Amino acid sequence: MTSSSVPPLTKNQSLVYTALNEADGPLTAYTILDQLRDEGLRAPPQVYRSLERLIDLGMVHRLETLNAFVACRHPSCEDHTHAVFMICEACDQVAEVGDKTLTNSLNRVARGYDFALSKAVVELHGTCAQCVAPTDAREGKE
Amino acid sequence: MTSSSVPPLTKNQSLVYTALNEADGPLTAYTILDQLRDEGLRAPPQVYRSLERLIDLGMVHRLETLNAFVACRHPSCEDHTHAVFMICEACDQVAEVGDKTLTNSLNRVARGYDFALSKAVVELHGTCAQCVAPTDAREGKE
DNA sequence: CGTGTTATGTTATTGCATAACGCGGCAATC
DNA sequence: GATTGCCGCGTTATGCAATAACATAACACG
Repeated sequence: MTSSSVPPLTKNQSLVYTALNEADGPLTAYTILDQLRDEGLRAPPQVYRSLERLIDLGMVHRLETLNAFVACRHPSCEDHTHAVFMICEACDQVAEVGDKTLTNSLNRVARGYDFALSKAVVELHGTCAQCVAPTDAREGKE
Repeated sequence: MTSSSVPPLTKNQSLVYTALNEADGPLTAYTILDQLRDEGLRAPPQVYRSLERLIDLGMVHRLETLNAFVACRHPSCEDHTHAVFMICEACDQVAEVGDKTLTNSLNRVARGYDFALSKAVVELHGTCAQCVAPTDAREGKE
């Protein structure tokens, strides 16, 4: 697990990425700032600049519906502009998934309207499996 | 089924809805506020409260990636929690579409992870047909 | 060195959204 | 008719999100 595939990150970028990578959920820019104040970060631009770079590198995703950020954990995140997220509103966990059929559907819809798709934001809100069935056999499906 | 026409809206709600409906694209809450200052609106909560109600009624959608709002123009907008938007970054026009296959894909993905989907945010960014292939360049574009 | 470039630090501001308080109309009840 | 409770409304103030603008440091390279 060396940083073989990781491009050279600056100190701030490393700090921000580590914070996101070690978090168990999405973090807002200001939360990151607070966490890294001891490390020397003191103002929003330092965080936002690092985030911008990390997003460019495909190492971090921005969650539009949360105004928050997560480290990319997609097994084979080949297309960072078409990531799909499932966001549990009970535990705040975020899962990133890639689905070929879904991507195809998106592309097909866009093409049907002669729309040149450059980026797809897909964020699914709901309740994750663990939070739906926490050792409880209740059939609360809706 | 499709409710005949507009449910009883309060004055502020009507003002906000009219502003959105007559706009040729999405508006931010503060833009709406500015436009309606002459009509008596003076503070953000008045706009946000109206927007909240209009969204509940399914008459308005919030565009998460723009922090903006549009009147619902979906021909048969039966499911306001699964609307799909195509957002042209050249002309700022927004098209709302409903696609059965896409919706099915979303539901299938969610189910595959035992994820109880409550709301899907799908916002496609790119360039619309008119902006990709400008048939006539007489419009004072940009 | 001097210069260009890149990363950084800092202050201030803009933009987006909501908390919190209080008022006034209005229907239901007494 | 007065009392009460709800609801929409108006207002102030605040908090969070993001960026503009400017100044500095660190470094590569001729």
